[in-house]
Amino acid sequence: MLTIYQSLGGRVQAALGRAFPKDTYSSKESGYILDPQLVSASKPEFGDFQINGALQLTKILKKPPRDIANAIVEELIRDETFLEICELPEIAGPGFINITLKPQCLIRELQERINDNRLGVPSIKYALEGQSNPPVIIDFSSPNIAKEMHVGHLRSTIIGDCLARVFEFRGHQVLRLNHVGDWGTQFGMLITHLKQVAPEALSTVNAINLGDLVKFYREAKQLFDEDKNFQRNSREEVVKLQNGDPLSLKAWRLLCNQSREEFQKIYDRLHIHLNERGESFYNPYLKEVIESLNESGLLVIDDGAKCVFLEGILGKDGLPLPVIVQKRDGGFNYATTDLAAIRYRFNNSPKGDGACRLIYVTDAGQANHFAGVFQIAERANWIPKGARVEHVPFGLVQGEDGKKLKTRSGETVRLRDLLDEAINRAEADLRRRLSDEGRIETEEFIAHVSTTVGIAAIKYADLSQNRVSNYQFSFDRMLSLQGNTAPYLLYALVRIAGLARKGGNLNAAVNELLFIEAQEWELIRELLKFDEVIVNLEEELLPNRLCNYLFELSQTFNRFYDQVPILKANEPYRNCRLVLCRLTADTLKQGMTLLGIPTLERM
RNA sequence: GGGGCUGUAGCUCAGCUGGAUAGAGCGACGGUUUCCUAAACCGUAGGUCGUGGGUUCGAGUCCCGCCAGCCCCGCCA
Repeated sequence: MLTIYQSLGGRVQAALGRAFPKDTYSSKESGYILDPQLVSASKPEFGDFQINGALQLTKILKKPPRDIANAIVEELIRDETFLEICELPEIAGPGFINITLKPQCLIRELQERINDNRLGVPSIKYALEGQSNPPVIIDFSSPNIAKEMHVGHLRSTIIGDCLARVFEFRGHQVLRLNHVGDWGTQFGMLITHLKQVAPEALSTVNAINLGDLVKFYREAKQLFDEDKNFQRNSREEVVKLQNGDPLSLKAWRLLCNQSREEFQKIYDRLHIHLNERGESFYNPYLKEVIESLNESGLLVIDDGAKCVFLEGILGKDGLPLPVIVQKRDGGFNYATTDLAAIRYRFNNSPKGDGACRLIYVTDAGQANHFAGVFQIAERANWIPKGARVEHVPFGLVQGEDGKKLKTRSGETVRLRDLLDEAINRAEADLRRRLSDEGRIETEEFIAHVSTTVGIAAIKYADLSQNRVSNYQFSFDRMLSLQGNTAPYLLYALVRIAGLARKGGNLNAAVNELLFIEAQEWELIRELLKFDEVIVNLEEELLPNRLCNYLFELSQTFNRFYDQVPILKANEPYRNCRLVLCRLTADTLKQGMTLLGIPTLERM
């Protein structure tokens, strides 16, 4: 309904101007435009849209709100274009104006949707003919080499993928960057330790598995904390690596490759595509960061370390908080890498990506870090005019006890175990239902359905929550067949596929769309909201808004399906209803696709 | 000490730029199936929106104080 909303907005604004020409004129002079406040109706009984402005304008216009509302309405009903799309407006309460769209208008809109594979969602316009848009960069997932992916990577990976899909659908060029932790002191530790206990791992492909690597990593960390000699050796090892020692580099590459393969298994299961560009990629640009900061006068040497002091952010002592960009020993740290990354991503090719928008999907705990880094980038003039850089934070994954999610033995939960368990539980549910209903299905079917449902449940549970707050992980809730869950949405689609199997032609050509039931109109109105939801998502970056919409659409559809006969209806109603079913299926499928969730025909 | 996030029904959570009587789902209680998958639908009960002020025609939403929980705060990422 975006286009309707926009054209209606113009009509209403014009009506307000005609009703109060003097005030509109004088307020234009003062740079202030009278706002009629046209918004979607807050409740179905108020129609499709409402004008709230009359209440607020009392002060400027010095008239009671109902008089203002009356004046606006009088002008509106003189507008033929308005009357073509809307019923007569109604004034309600203290001065709200309720607007209901005419059925023909909704039908026309519906007709357009049916023939539009974008379902009404506008595609962004390219700046120049033949030129591609500057990319939007989404930085997400970012596991660490030599560690297994765990529950802490879940949200970033799922939310980041969803946002990337939305931007792609809107027509942006998207760069999905996996900023893996592939550099730094941990490699010194690990290589030093492996040299002693498992030297073959440093020279032979796949000599040890990732599980062992994780064990070795843990041991190395402990040695590093306890043993001075080990610490010194590790530091030397890092220096060797950073200086490009061939043996060290070879070992490092082996370790990275091995981790990469493991990560890829998880990404494949989740149907997530990423471009790996780890921290090490920015090594050649670290020095330039320091130089550039020095040139712009931001660099300060404090206690031997090179820092930038932040504005407006104070440390414990009440003094401005420093961000260390080069350590006393000459080493760089993560802030430097992040700064180099921002610089590179905004820079133009060949030494950059030429991005217009930069999005970081990481946990909320890094908010301070990013605020600092963004401030430095801003002050160093690395962010081009009109470009945006945003941190998209999310809360912790908690167990049902409200604490950080752990295994029974108190360890972090591995992602693959989490996926396995969801799938196993989905399979058990499915088998129980099959036996209850006396259905017989192939093992292939069972495997496919359980995998799809299990993964969908995990993704949907995460995405359907407002990402800012912490999120309580519960297999029972996410796999539940009722409520705002993946299985509920998938089931709505299965019902529609069922209609097609029972002889309903979802693609029947219909000359004239004809609807007579309230449930049909509810469904139509819900379907027409899709474009607005997607466009808002691009701005607000809150996937739960899309989930909410899809859930409401499913509910509205289920009510329609339950209360209105479809296959048993007479023509022309039968075909018209099938058209609604088809558009519902298309919308649900597109919505789920944007969430990164594949759908099913039967389950 | 400074900063960030959170606090809404018994539980898990929505609530977009301030708008009409604060909404879902689960759980509880009650109902619906000769009919397209009942994995559904319909109904009932359940609230001092942490708390105290302020801003205004109007506040869950904006501002200030306080309380509680979680997270971050110079050489880890």
